[in-house]
Parts: sequence; C-alpha cells; structure tokens
Amino acid sequence: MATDTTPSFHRNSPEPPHQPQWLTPTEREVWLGMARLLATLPAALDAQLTRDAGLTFYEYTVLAMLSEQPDRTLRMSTLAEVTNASQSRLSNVVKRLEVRGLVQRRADPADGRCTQAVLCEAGWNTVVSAAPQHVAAVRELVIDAMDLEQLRQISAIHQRILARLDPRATTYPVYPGN
Amino acid sequence: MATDTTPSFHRNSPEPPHQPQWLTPTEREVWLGMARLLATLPAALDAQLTRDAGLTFYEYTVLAMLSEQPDRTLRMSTLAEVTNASQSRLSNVVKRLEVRGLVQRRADPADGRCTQAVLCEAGWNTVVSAAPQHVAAVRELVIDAMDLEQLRQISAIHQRILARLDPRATTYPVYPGN
DNA sequence: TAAGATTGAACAGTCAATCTTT
DNA sequence: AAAGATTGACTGTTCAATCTTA
Repeated sequence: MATDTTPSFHRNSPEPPHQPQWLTPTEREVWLGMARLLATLPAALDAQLTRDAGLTFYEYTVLAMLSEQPDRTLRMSTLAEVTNASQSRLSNVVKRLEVRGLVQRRADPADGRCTQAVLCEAGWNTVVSAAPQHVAAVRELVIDAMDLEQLRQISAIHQRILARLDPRATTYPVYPGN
Repeated sequence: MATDTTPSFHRNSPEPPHQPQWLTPTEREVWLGMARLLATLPAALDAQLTRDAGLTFYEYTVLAMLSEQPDRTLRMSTLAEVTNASQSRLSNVVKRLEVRGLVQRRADPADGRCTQAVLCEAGWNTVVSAAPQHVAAVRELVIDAMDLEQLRQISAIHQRILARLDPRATTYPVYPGN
C-alpha cells in the first residue's frame, strides 16, 4: 500500500468482513507461492527438455501421451484435451512435429471430420530416450519435495482446484488408463 | 505403453528399484494434476483480468507490486524478480504500460545503470478497480478450495518445491513486507 | 569487467474466421 | 447447425547482441 487511506492488495483488512476482499497473510503466502510456481516450473521443465532432448515441455507431453496409447494413436481433439491445450495450439505443434518426422497425421476412417495423430518410430525413440531424464527432473523438482502424506494432500487439493477451474469436467484424473 | 516390452511413461515398473525411473500411480496423479494446473490456471486468470480490466495476469502483477511500495516505485531489476520474469519480458511489458499511461520510467538517481518504474495515478486507479474482482477470482478458484489446514500444507509444499527450483534464493517469501 | 536495461529477430501462442464432414 | 480441424493475422516471449554506467 502507498498510503494508509488505501487498501493493501492481497492483504487482509484490519477488521475482516465475512467474505474478505483481501487475502490473509497465510492466504497471500499460498497465492504468491503458487504464482511463483506457475511462472518458474514450466520454464525449468522447458529448459531441461530443450537442453537434453530438443523438445519443449508441451511437445514432450504430446509425444508421451501418444506413446501411452496401445496403437500410439489419438484423435487431435482428444490429444488436445489430455495435453490441456486448445485445438489451435495442438494443431500448430503437431504440424512442426510432423515436419520433424516424429508424428504423422491421417484421416480418421470412422469419422471424416476427425484427424488422427500417430507417433512415428522416430517419435517413439525420441520419447523413450527423453523420458528418463525428464522423469528424473520431475522427481527432483517436485515429487521428491514431498513425503507420501504430502503427495496425497496435494493431490486432493489439485483435484479441488481443477474442479473449480472446469466444473463440467468429470472428476479428475482425465486420462484413460490411469 | 504400446507393447509389453516397453515401459509405460510416468508409471511405476512392476518391480520398483531404489530410485525408480517411473512414477508410482500416486506420484503420477500428483504430477498430472500439477501439469494440468500449470496449463489451465494462468489461462483462467488471464481470461478474468482481460475481460474485467483489460490486463493480463502478468500486467496486473506488475501494477500490483508497484502499488504495494510506499513510493509506488521499484527498480526494473527488482520488479522483474518479484514478478518472476526475465528483465527482457518486464522491459517489453513496461514499455506497453508506459504507452498506456499506467507506468512511468525514470533514471535511478542513486545508480545511473538502474531504471525505476513508477506507478502513475491512472495505473493506481486501474489496479484499485481491478483488484477486488481479481482477488475474488483467486479466492473462488484457489483459496476457497482449501481449508486452513490445507492452506498451511500447500504453503509448506510450495516452499520446498521453490527451494529446489532456485536453491540460491533466500527462503521464500521473496517479497519485502510480507 | 560486470550489472542493469533495452532492442531486433525469430519463434510460439491466441483469437477469430474458415473449411469440411456429419 | 454443429463438431473437428486448420489457417492467417496479431500479439507476446525468448534469446542473443548491444549499449550505458559503475
């Protein structure tokens, strides 16, 4: 705050009303921590994957999701959902992955409106060789920061927040086969 | 997984070694939840702020951080730190905010290398009017998803992860006056 | 020589518009 | 008319290079 006549953002007022406009110190700490995480964790993952595998985190996610399918194939719209992206973003990314020979697109025989993305052999090899280092990074940065109890706690919290972000979504986890 | 001769990414192997290469089901759930949060929460905040105030989440953060300073002033390098951004990104954003008349830049009298960013009156009014709705959104989406115990738990977890992301950082919270 | 800051070029993401198939 | 997918235009971010002052 700049003067004492004006409220301090993200802090609680001296006399907290029922639905306080600002955040209490604890709430503020949670929010600043989350905001910082939102900004720095994706950058760290991108850095690791770019350095070690020439992939962005999002590109890796696309390849990984395809690699988990029995036929290494997924419709573009489904792939967009499971990778938490817009159809437009996915379309652009897959176009580049196709140029690099990691993925191929083909028309869906069952529905002419749909396009299937298929992981190529080169794409498979790319994920297979990138995965160990990436998983190790995820462990080091995130997973190993928690004990089993905390893993359960944060999972429950995630689900509650995600439900608020998209109330129409079925209960998380979204991904088939989890 | 595509065949039974190959590992499934982000899942645990049948016989987990000491430092397992893949993630257990619980770990995988945590990670997928966090990845989903990383992708969707910033988008939701951008949408709210763009709609209600014509600001991105990052622009709002810049204005909010300045508004909390007694003189509504911060060095560019400090502002970059507290907003979790690169100097380059901040420089571009402040340039646009300056064009819009929300922020002004001036040379730091104490050190000719530094630039100070100062919140203009219009910028102050913008944050003041944007803040209530934004804080309400943060509450609805994030804070109110947790009880007090969970707020404390996630705060502790955040700090542990952030410490791994930037081991050189002093113990979080970073921001002066918290 | 280093820190702070900015810039230009390359790149990625978003939004609205479009096209095709159902 | 609606769903799936893509594209073009615009905007924002990143990276390396640059400039200034300490």
